[in-house]
Amino acid sequence: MSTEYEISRIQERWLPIWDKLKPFDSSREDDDRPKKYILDMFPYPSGDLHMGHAEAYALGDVVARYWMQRGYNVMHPIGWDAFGLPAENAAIKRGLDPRAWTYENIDQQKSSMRRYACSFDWDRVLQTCDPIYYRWNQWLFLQFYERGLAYRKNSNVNWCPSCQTVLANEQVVQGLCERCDSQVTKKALTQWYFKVTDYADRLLDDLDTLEGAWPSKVLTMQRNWIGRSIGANVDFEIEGREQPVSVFTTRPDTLYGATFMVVAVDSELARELADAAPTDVKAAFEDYLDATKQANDIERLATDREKTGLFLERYASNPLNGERIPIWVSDYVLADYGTGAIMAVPAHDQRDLDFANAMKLPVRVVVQTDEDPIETGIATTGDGVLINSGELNGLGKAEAIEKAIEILEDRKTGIRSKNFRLRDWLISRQRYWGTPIPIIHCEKCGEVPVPLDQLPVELPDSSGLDLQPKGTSPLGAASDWVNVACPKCSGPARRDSDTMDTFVDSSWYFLRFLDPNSEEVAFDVEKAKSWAPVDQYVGGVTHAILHLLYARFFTKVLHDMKLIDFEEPFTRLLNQGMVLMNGAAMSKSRGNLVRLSEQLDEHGVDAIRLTMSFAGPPEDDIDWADVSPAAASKFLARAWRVANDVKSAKEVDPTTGDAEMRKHTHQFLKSFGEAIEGFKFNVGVAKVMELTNALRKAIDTGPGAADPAVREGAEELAKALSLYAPYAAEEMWSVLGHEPSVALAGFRAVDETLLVQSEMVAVVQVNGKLRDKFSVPVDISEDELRELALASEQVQKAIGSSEIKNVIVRAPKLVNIATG
RNA sequence: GCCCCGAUAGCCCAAUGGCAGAGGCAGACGACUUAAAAUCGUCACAGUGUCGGUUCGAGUCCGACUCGGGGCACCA
Repeated sequence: MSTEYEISRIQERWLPIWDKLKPFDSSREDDDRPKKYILDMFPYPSGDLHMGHAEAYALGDVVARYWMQRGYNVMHPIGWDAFGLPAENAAIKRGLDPRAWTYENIDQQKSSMRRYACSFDWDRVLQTCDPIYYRWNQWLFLQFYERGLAYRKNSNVNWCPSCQTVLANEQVVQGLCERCDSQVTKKALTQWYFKVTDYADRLLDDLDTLEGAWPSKVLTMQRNWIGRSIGANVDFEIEGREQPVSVFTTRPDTLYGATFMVVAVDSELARELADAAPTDVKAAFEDYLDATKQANDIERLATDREKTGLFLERYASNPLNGERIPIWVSDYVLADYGTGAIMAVPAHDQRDLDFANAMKLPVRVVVQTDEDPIETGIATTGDGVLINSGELNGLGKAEAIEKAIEILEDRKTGIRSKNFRLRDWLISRQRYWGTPIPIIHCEKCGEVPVPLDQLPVELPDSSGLDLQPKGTSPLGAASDWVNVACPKCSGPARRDSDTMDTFVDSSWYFLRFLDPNSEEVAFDVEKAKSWAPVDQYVGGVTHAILHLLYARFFTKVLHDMKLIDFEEPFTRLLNQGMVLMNGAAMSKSRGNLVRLSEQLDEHGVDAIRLTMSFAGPPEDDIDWADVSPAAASKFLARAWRVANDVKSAKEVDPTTGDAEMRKHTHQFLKSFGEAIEGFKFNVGVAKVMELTNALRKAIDTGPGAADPAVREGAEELAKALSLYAPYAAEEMWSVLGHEPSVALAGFRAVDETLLVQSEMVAVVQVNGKLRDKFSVPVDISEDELRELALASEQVQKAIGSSEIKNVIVRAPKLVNIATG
């Protein structure tokens, strides 16, 4: 046995042993330990693991290994989010096969994860690009289709000219493509959607059930994203048009202040209204529409942008007072929100006021407040008394809203309604490396779902296909693949050649882990009952909206399909921060990239994992310039030496050991558990260091290396350290005479009797300032403590000649004397 | 512009309303050593961003502000 702690030697020693023992196997049917499902967000296989992965997986592992030590049957699976553009782009750029590129990277990441000692259950691995996985994407798509939750429509969609594909709303950030930062433009296309908006209310309301269990930041972002507005749809009669135009408003109380109507310039309605307008107006409309289409979202969304618009020379009629108001078109009204038309109340809506001022339109105040928007130029939105509003006069804002809706509903010219900022999820992509959409288009029968027994619709080989993005799916050119007989009429038909957004893959993968290789079902309903939902989800905040919202949507649909009995997929969520270098995100171009592999070679896996955990609270960013893996390494050696110094036999009875040392150990066990369960992994490390220091002292200058309490402490130290530094912990466990694996050794139960103190230090304050302290029995009475405190010389000196006004006694800890 | 989070020692960070320090880095000193490294030990350093309030007592609660980070921002 070596007397030195050597990184490389111990790492090589344990991997094969773990392979043989499979300590993280969660598949045993007869396992009667309580179950816990701990999940790390699965990675995208673009190259090898980096520092960010190292942090995320270190923290996830602490949680997983903690519950194992607590005696739980922990399912801690891993897989790969393996479809997606980078594989395809690598293929285009370097002439590689996207499939081969993906699997190569997966192999590399897998071996890095094993070396990194992740406690994954390697028998549950999945890859979303495997037909055995994505056939269930297709199956789910067809289930959604059957329920009307998957549909095709033509609309103006986000288009990334660089990726040459459509994007979901969620993938457009500040008008730029989330992936490549190109300016996103609009394009009219027929695309597949999932009807997320059907679930908008539940997606919003159920966030309340996650309060306290998810970071509030994420909850806020989701609430913002869904953006529910309550109000009314109000019908305005239009001169020269059969049908009235309905507008959505959250302020039906201000209906009397509506001095004009605005229609989104790029809406169907605007086109129709303009067509029947005078010719010169019509020509101006075309010019304005063209200009709008050229403006990108960045310009359009700029809040300080000047309002533009055009009067159509047509008129609408206010349903409450019959007033004739002009109809304008503008680009500040969105075609795809509400009905694409608004009633403009300039006095009480800033956008409308800006427009009215720009176009010299009238402003009428109907809610009286201290400020006059006509004078200030600032629209008032607060509460006030209704004026100029007929039957609403004299009411407050809230009553007026109710009354207005009542009147509208009575007259059948309006209805209570709500609107969401959330749009349906656009899922089709004109790219190769994704799940084929299982629909066949037949000239006679239209959209025909691929029969379930013909799933999966496998992706054809990429050889011979031109993957270069050109706005249509490369699959369309795979003639052998795309041309099929219609399942209904057997006539000539074509497969849908689009592939699914990869967020479809990740929306339900946590369920697939229950049964990753099943050919019969997407996941087993009974296994879902016993394992799901995920007890603890760990991942970056970058997925705060996209992935988490979609996964929540899928969960609710699957619940309604009666496949699962819960409505939220992730019971608890932990967002780890990012790893930075010198205050900035690492990148090659910045020249501040820290290579994980180099760090691991230099310091070893244990030291890097420990550094990641100890750097600070998990949700904070780690600046690699601020941390010291060398120090972590030094500490591990110190801990190892403590274990190596233990002289007692492993059979000794710890209760015969030194009481002080035992107290240290059991206090440690208690506070360590509290730290981990509160996600304070850095505090957990500090506790481990504290225990190590106590053991060092006990061995050197206390009861000595042969004391049974020292063995007890060293054993618990090894178990606790196994969360952070699995190799060193295994080595310690072995040197203490035990068989592997320490990962499953299980913490000793806390002996509460050891934590009871007979004496403790009481402090005495005078006016909140510390003046004296002395040791007292823990069960000292308030009166006794008060007397002791008042008898103190220090205290008397501090009181001096002033009068004692109040004495607060918190036995046995504290006395505070307030003087006048 | 609105909302959220943070600010504690030279640095990273702890502290159920009750002694500002758990732990670490960097630093000083000592032991061991021919010496150094490693190791072991000892020590020093802040009154908690600013102002005000509540309280017997505030890093902790409340209000305003400064700085830093994040989210939202023509969604009617």
